[in-house]
Amino acid sequence: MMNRVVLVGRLTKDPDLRYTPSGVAVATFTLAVNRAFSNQQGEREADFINCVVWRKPAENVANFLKKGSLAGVDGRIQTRNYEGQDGKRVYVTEIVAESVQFLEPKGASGGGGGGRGNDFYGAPPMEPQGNPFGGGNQNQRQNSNQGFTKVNDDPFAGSGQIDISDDDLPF
Amino acid sequence: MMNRVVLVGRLTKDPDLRYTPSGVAVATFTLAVNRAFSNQQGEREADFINCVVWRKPAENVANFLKKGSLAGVDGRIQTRNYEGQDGKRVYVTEIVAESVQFLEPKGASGGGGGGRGNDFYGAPPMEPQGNPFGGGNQNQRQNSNQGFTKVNDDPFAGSGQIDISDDDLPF
Amino acid sequence: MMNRVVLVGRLTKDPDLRYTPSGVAVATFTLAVNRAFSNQQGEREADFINCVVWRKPAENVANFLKKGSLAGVDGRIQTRNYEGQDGKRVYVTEIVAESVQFLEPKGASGGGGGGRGNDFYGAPPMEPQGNPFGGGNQNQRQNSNQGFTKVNDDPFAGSGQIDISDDDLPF
Amino acid sequence: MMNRVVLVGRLTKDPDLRYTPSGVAVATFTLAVNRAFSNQQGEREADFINCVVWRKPAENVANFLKKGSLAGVDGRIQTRNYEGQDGKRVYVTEIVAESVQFLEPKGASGGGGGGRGNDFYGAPPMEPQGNPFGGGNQNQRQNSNQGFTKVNDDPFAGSGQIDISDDDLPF
DNA sequence: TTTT
DNA sequence: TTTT
Repeated sequence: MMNRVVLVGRLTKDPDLRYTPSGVAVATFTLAVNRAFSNQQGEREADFINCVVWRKPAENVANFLKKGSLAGVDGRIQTRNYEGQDGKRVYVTEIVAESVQFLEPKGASGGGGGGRGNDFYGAPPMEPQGNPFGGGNQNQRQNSNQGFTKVNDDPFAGSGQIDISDDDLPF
Repeated sequence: MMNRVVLVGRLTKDPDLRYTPSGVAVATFTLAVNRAFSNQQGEREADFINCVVWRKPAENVANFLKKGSLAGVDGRIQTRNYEGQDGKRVYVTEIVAESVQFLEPKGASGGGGGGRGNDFYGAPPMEPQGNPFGGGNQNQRQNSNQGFTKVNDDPFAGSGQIDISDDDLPF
Repeated sequence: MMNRVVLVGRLTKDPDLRYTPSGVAVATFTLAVNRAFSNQQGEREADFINCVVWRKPAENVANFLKKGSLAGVDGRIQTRNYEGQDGKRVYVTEIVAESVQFLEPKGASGGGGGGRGNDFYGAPPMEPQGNPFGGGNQNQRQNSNQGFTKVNDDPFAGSGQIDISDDDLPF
Repeated sequence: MMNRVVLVGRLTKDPDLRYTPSGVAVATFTLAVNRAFSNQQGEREADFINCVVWRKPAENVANFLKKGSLAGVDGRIQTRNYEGQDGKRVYVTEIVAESVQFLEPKGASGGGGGGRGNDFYGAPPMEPQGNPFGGGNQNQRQNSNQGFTKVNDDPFAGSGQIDISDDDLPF
């Protein structure tokens, strides 16, 4: 069995960084990858591909990438499913990034970076399974996790996650 | 922009071969790709990845692969969306296979095969856009989706498509 | 059988564009791809990977890339061998690029570019076999081709190739 | 920087398993990957691609693969160079396999296998650098390269390496 | 809606 | 719900 994906595209929005209750960082973002060919109307369409990255590289993504950033992803396709609000099963296909490469020229993205290497490695082969994009109750599991806090919105995210109801979370 | 996917896995069902009104073959199938690692319960899960292939390789897929066949796919990720029955937009992520490789040992799959080469090349960079998996009204278009005829079910599929208006189809 | 390579790196020199006697463009270049990890001395080494690209994208490469350009390559590994000057067989491993992606920001590379798409597709599945990097007599073939003229050096390359000795050429 | 290779092909010979003086397993093998197209003579050629794999998966490769086995490789391209016998620099391009997938049907390869998973993960991002294929003096170092002991030939390989100075080895 |  |  083999499962390998390589993408280069641009972030459609700022990445979304959250933490699991056990403190594992997870970032999600969508890459717009322009197609190499034009459609019948002569336009070049794009594919919009959801990506997830875990742990340290998740934090790097949040720190160094933003809407419009050019980035490369090396990872694998993951499928999962969960029960939607309406009780129907929702099927999700997304990319688990094992490394994310920052392809903007130096200094382009404000943040910093420094040094000459700028790829972020990390998705371990056993990263936590979950639904970092939200949007439903994950799988069959009943659970009482407290889930994510968006670090960009709340610099103190690591601490206070108290006001999040168990049922709102995908873990 | 780069977009490359390589998969090796097993077909979850026999492939589904159809033809567009203009006579272009398109096959769809799902690959089960076992993960390289085990989950917390010690089980090895699989990803179930939808694939589409066009033209001659579509026919090869239909002829040489069946449920359980081991196959390799080299292609790209495609996203599209359409309006669901309930009027809600449905987002789809699938693999457009540019080549499909038959990895069963010789003679394993009944059909035939012969020779030593057995990879099926094909998805052109400008293959017809559409929703070969069905399941909704494609894109913004209003249509009544009589569309495809399954060649496996109907050996005469190539002929009787006369009552399908071009406007009914997602291409 | 599957054979897929995806690279992102920087050109170590200006690309080298030549034409076969039958007028087919072929460009060669070397990509420096920094490794994701450091060696025992704490340095990040690079791999220097030879690439070949044929036809129209070869000309695009010559026109839009130069020493230091950041580029992506999607292609396959090719091996070949030829008899060296000393009569010994020389083994070569290189990448045949099917598409080359220009990843510099707009305006960065002098040349121009224009438009919004900037990937160069091309290596046909049956590109001419040869030794575009030079360095030996190709394979078993006896031949009297006049071979390449470097377009960058000689804008009139298409015409006058008369002063190139047969024995200097890899075809 | 990105560097990703995926191959499926057949071993041209039994794999070669050795151990570094510090006891790290390293296996080398060559994959024959048939091309998807035919040459002008109508023959389908193959590319012969050298692969290296480290640690546990190296031992799995030695145990489960042999000449003719169908295998998949997911890894990266590595280039290195060393001084040849004649004092000339020799350039090497090879694949460092991060995972190797055994694609033969169960029972096909004698050995065993067992269980349902059969991919071998392993090449760490910082695997020892060296010249497991032999064939020269590695890098700038002067050495007399007694190096490796082939475990298949010598079941006691793990023990008798006492007379090899650390300076003689490419690690 | 999942393969061995 | 889309990027340059």
